[in-house]
Amino acid sequence: MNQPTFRAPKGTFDLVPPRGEAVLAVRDAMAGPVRRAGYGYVETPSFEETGLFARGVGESTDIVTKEMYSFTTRGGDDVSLRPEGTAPVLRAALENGLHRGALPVKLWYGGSYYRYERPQKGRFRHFSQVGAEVLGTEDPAVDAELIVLAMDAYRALGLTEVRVLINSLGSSESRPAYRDALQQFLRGLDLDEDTASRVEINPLRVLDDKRPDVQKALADAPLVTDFLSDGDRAHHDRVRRLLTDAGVPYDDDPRLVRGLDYYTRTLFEFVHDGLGSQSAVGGGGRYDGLSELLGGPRLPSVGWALGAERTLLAMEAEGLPLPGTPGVDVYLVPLGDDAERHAFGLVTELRRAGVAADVATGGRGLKGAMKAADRSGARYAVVVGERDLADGVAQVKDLRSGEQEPVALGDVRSHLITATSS
RNA sequence: GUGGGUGUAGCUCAGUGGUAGAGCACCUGGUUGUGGUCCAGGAAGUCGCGGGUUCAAAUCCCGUCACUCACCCCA
Repeated sequence: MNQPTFRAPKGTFDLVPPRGEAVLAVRDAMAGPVRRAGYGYVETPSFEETGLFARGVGESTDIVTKEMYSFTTRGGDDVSLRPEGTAPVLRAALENGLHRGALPVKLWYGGSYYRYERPQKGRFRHFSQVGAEVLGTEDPAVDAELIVLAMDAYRALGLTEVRVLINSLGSSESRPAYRDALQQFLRGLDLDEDTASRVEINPLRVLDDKRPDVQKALADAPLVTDFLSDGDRAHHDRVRRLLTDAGVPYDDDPRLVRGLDYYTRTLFEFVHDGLGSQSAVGGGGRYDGLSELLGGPRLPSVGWALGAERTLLAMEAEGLPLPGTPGVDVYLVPLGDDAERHAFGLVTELRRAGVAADVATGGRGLKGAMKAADRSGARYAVVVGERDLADGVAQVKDLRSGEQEPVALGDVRSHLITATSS
């Protein structure tokens, strides 16, 4: 085997057909519901000032402490490839004054994200996601709306085994009391060094530990839900009520926390069991304080991000066919030099008329070209040989039935447009 | 960062010291102008890389790299 000199960097991957089209289709499907809901499209740079993430995502998070692709530019700026989308989108909204217009501002976006982690199934250093954010309202209806829209996207892809986990972390008023109670409880446990230090820095995230012994020790840990203020509880109940009204089932998970510091109140995660050890295909929550952290006005907001590749893995786990396979409807098979010229003109005409068409090239024999026609998935093969040209016709063959008929050269285009449009 | 597994043909893999294999895919022919089935043939591999043991290494030993799965954490 001749080994190529270069390979995709560790933890990255190439998307090649047919998976390339599949991921494209997944992203489209994930964007469909939010677009139909009137969300506007926003695009931000793939990298930002490192400080945006450090401050927005949280200095103590794993993402910021060890997972960012950070570098210094020639000009001396400290920048990082974006590890997530919410902070950049909020930054862009503030910078462009979107929050000065009508509220709420509803936005969606997509693109590549980067985290320097050890790769494993469903986890890469480069991945893509589609996100949506609703800025500038505390109304629990938008929390519920986002969850419903995400579930609609999964359903549109044929997924039936995506579950929603939901929790409330409480607002800035109710969270400190819980944090103290949890911290006190955790200090009483016998934990390894890393975890013990996490107890001091960000005790909520200890709840996220998946190690069985740790989970066992957490069995009697105090729950956020017991510390919610009346307002938080009302908000949370309203979100859950609206989900039920929309026919979206959910699982209450009082242990659900997420690794980003900016979340407040509503928190949710879309999980699937077909992804190996990873289970989240998407997730999000409310971040009422992030705008102020970034130097903006108070702008209570909520959003989510859905992972494209993980969603595709989930689809494969459910045995769903790859979406978005392209293929053509018509395949031209020219024989001889003159025929190749005619076929080139014809395939151009067909494509311009909106018919998906391809043509055999490289002067392969009839048999080989027919084989290529078969593999292309086309319904119709059009054989154009010297004899046909002399007769002023092309042979149009229905590859499904095997029937073939001569069609006058001048009529081939309209014949095929009609045939493929039915 | 830590631990396990795997590196042999384009793909999936068999091959435990003695001439490098299968299935699928690909190409050609059987059909001087017809695909999907079938038949025959063909092309394709420094057995990840380096070193060692041996008359002899894909196979045993050492090292190394890559991939992969898992932990922490997340899309």
